[in-house]
Amino acid sequence: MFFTPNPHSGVPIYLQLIGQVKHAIETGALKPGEQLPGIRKVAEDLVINPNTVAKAYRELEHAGVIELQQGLGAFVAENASKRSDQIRRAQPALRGAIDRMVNLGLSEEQMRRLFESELIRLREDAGEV
Amino acid sequence: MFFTPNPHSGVPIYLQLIGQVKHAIETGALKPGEQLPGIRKVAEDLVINPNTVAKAYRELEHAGVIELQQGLGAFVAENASKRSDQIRRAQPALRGAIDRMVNLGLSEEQMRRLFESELIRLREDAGEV
Amino acid sequence: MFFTPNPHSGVPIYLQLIGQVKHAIETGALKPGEQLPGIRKVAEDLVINPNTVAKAYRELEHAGVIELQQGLGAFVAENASKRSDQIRRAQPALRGAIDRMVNLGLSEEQMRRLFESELIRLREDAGEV
Amino acid sequence: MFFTPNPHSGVPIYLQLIGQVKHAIETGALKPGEQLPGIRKVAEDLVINPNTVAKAYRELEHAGVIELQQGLGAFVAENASKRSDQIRRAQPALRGAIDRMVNLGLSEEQMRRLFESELIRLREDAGEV
DNA sequence: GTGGTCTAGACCACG
DNA sequence: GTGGTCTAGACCACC
Repeated sequence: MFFTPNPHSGVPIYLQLIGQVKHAIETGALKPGEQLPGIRKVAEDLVINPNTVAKAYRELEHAGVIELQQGLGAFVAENASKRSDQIRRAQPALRGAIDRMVNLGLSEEQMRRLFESELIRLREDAGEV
Repeated sequence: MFFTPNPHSGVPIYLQLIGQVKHAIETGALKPGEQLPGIRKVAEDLVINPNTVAKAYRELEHAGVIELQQGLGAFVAENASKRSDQIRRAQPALRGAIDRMVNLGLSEEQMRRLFESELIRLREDAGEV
Repeated sequence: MFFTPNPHSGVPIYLQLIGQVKHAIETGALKPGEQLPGIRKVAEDLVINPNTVAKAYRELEHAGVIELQQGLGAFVAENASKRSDQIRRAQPALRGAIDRMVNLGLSEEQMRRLFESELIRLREDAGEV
Repeated sequence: MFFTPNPHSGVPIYLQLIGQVKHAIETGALKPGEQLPGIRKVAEDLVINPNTVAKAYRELEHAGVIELQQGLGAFVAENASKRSDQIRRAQPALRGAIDRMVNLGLSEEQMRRLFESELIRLREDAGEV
């Protein structure tokens, strides 16, 4: 399956879907021109309301990331490719850190909190320079 | 300052405050019995509404993390949490990964998306076992 | 109408609403799975602020008594409560006592004070055993 | 001891104290001219703030129920005697009903909810006449 | 339509 | 001073 939103993260589902599509494109998992799964199919698979999926697709179209073609489906925009090899190069480091956290027994929530606190530190460091 | 919610992250502010208090306790930055800053003070510092802070505090209380005492203030519960040295031990690894991502030029959004996608992979790996 | 809070009793309105929902469930007037009236409807009927109703519903949810579902409404939790036939069996006796007090000309306040003083005696009797 | 406020009933403590003094006078347990326990003593016994007791006494004085005499203490007002034999006559009936509820295993909370719901029914019956 | 979040601001209860 | 309750009203998320 393609999408895996987390209903307990506090982030609205449609925003999670948007993030996941963007991420898939950034990493090359989705290529320009490629077709996205249909709204109804996604909604059924995830047991959520089709409107929620539709809203995510609409915003993605509005952001120029995908193109919605009446009756045909949704496709990754040709010029959407902010695909970044940097991200794929960064992945191993992050995966290593996550493995470390998992081995230390941290819960997903704790990992997320630690991650966010480090991002905050980043912002503060940047601000102080 | 103590709290640093991000109003644009899509996560409700009060949930961010909750996460930050929990994280502060988990890392030992806040110790059992210690007093939290008053509702009005936090609200002023962050330029948000006192009700929003109050909501976070109230949910923390009902989660057993803090204790609210009329006329006295908010205090970290004595049995609040298994403050986790694991988290502090995990911190360097995560910080290293974030440094790597920053050096590769990733935006905060991209880092967050990558992080979430790795958490999803975790869940899937766990589910498949 | 469903709810009848008394704004002059000194007890916060939202606590009165909570008590009335619990009581309705305990007596079987509200059954598991049944939908509660919407927040706005209750607020309009009682001429109180929707936030006050929302607060009552939210606390009922976190007490496991009802379930709030985004976009759908509020429902009595399936495992909400041991609906208690005992309560219905107790009702006639209490009603008789209240009739007696009314006939003797007691005010509602006096009845409430007498009732509370008897509960105190109960607690003391229990404590002394 | 004289006062037994219940901190979990939702009713402010000072209101409970007021109610208990009034009730004691109504039933003759406190007679006109009789001295009430001192503010500090009550506060110590109940482990509450003296201000809370002082507030209760102040409101009772304002209501003409007691008289505060500087340096001497608080005394039941001579003309306070709304003492009502009706209340004492009503007591057995109520006590019987409460015994019945206790025997049926009702909790104090459930009894209070049932009592309040019957009072509501009273109000409604009166209104409809 | 539902509930959820947030704001602005008044007033109360309690220490 | 602290937290607690309530109001009025805007806007968002989801079905």
